[in-house]
Amino acid sequence: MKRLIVVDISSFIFRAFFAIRPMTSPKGEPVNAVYGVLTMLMKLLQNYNPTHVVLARDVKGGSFRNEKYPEYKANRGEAPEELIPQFALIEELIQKMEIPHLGIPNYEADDVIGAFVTQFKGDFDEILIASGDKDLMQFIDGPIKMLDTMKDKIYGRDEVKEKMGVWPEQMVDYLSLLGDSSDNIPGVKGIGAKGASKLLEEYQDLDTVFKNLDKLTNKRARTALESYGEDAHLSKGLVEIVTDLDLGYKPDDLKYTMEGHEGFLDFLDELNFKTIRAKVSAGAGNSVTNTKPKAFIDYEVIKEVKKYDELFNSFKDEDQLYVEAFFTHNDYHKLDPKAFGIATVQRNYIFYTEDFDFCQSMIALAEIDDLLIASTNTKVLHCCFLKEKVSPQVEVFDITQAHFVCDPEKKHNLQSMSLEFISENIPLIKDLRKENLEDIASIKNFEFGFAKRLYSGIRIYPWLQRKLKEEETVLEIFNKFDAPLLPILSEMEWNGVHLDTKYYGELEKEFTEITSDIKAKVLEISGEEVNLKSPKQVSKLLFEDLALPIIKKTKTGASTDSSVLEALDDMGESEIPGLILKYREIEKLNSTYVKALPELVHSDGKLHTHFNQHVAQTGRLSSEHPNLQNIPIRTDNGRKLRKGFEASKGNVLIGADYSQVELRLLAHFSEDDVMVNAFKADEDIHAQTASEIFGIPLSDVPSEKRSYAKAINFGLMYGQSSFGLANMLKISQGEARDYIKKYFTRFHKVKAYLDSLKEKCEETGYSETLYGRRRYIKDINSTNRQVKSVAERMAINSPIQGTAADIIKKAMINLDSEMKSRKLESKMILQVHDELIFDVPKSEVKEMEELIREKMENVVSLKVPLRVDMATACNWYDLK
DNA sequence: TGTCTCACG
DNA sequence: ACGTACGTGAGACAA
Repeated sequence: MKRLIVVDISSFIFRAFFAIRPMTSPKGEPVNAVYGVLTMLMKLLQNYNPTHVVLARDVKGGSFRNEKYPEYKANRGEAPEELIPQFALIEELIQKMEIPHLGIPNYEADDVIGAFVTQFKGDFDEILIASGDKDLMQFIDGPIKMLDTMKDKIYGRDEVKEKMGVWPEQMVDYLSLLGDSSDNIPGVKGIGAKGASKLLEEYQDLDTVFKNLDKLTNKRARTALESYGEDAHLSKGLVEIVTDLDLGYKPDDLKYTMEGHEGFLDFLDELNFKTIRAKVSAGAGNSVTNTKPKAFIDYEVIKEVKKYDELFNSFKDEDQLYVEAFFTHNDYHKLDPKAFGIATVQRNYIFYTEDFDFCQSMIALAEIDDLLIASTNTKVLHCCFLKEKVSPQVEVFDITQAHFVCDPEKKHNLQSMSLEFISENIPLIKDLRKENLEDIASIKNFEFGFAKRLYSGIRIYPWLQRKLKEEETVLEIFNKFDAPLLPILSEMEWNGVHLDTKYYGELEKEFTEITSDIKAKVLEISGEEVNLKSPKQVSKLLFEDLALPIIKKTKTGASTDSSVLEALDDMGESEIPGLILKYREIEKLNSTYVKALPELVHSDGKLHTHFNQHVAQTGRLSSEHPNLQNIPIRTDNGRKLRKGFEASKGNVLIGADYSQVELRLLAHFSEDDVMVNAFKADEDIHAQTASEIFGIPLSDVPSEKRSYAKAINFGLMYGQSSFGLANMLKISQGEARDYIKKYFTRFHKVKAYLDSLKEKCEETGYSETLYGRRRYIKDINSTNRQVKSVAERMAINSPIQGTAADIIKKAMINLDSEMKSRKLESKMILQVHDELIFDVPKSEVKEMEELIREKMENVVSLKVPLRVDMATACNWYDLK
């Protein structure tokens, strides 16, 4: 990320002089403006982390504008007496800080700024103009934005239009009409801000306004323009900014960091700026580029109780902190980090848990009033609160989640965010885990790396808060969906789910016996020792030794996946493909689930998964360590694994799943009458589809035709081709093409809707859900046909899958809040995309069943009803 | 580490 | 002529 800030230093000087109370240096000179300019610059460097900086200034002796119009800025008096000696000091300050700066005789700071931003536009990801001058708004476009340092507000095109009523490119004409009393620019007498923006709204620019004078309905404006038209043109000449100046700088000449300016600290001492000096030596200011890592980041390891108490007391004066726990494993539910860190903007603190308790410390922070705690994983904080059974009303901010909602496609670890926002390269947690904390030298490496993370964390947080606010819908997704769901997910993870490990032990025996039998049989038939888990060896056995036909290829060779094995098995040439299929099925169940899951059971007899909300590009949850969203159900052998997932003692499980949400959403979005009515009438949608496509009465649809229709219904939501459908249904491509054609004739609005999704994405570059969750699809306008089709399928699928994800998230939030306010003992324990599972005391079953249905079905009102199927049982297997 | 395979919605 | 259904996580192999 290359970010240039162009500072209108002249305006900084005047603003600083009037804003800061008088103060004098040890020598007795007035220095309030110097102090003010310095703090403003430091704040700018710190808060906006530019990689490049340049100061633009006016040069004594006026500008070409005075020759054009002698009254220009004539209403400005002399600079105040107290300010005059400070110009030289500020000049010296800039020299000592070694900030690139430029003033050009006969031109003003505005011209220099205009020249920099227009000439360097293509060289930076972002250019911020730090100035209060409205005139400079004319340059706002794309990467160029304006920064009002007083209000900490950044203006892009939309903000300009909102504030001024005109677009940036109309700014010059606008000011020419309006005039500017502070610069003594006349403008057109009789036309004010409202009038000027109204005229430009209608006629775009000044020339067109004058060409259409006779059409103006507003008499007063017309007379004003007729009598003072000349003034408008004169004003335009003054307002227009010269951009073709010879700057004598190349973009990278403007690289800047606060570090390593020899005379700077001495200069601060001369003026007796003690607090600033302390900040500067603690490493305040902007950071360096990632090519040159920061030499030293200050941190402190807290060991003494007294220090700890003092520090936590001092945190009461902070507005925000960044916290991070350092675990050597994935199971943060155990809440046993080796160390944790807390950062303020000034300093980074590291604590070892052999000295201080992690959860107690977090709770101490959470009890501070008006404090915001930022972290890359706030679920850890929520777990602390759950462990200690406290529910503090602290505000927590999940940096990772915020970054995700802004652009799901990016990487969301602290390292990437740090590079993106403050150009600081920092280690990943994974890297820190490599350091051996028993070894003194490695400990220093760990601490230094950890401190870097803390340093970045506290600085990244304000960037994300700003970025979130750039798009209203993005902010809303964060505030209404993802952020409130995080504590709920923590609680689900914390609650966990019981696993019967004894039963899994028995299954393992049973399965292992089956696989070794198959292995023996293959050996007997083929006469060779083959590792059936190795695709390469299986491939050799099948296609070389047995000389069976190659049906499908992978990047590296012949495919041996299940569809291939099934085809080979159907040929009846050899028993082996069938045996491998069976082997694969059982081996998969055994290794991925039966053997693995009991290893992950905690001492409470439960599995505690981790639900992620920042992984799936569509906004769905994902589950890992272990993944409890892919527990087998499709085969009888697999389904048996669900018997091990049990309700707590004396409780039952309630499972509730949305029936056909995605198809219902398709009906809602497309407003296709046939489909909408089918759902309204609560008909079997696949049978209804079959009846429509094949032209047979609903009651006569054979099961084969129904399953065809089902495949089409699903396939089209992913943008499946006739080839894919043919493959799926084992029919000819021609037949498949025919079905799809019939489908779209019958459901023509569906076709129109799917096309509109593509078009919208092509225009905007993103697809979005019902609630405005965005997914940027960068390849949507690719010229490579293949790449483009992949992007198009994403553009079709994401709004549907994503809206379904948003809906169940909202339902979970609503359910949780109602369960809490009713003080129910029941617990939500799992979410599997369209299904929720609860652990419920028998006494609450009836109430919960009603509540779940009510909250899930009424979470949103669509053109079709949402329906929930529900079941109650003692284990997950029986929940059917 | 990348690839293949396969479990789920 | 080309490839061909979206979104995940995990285990095993091979280099």
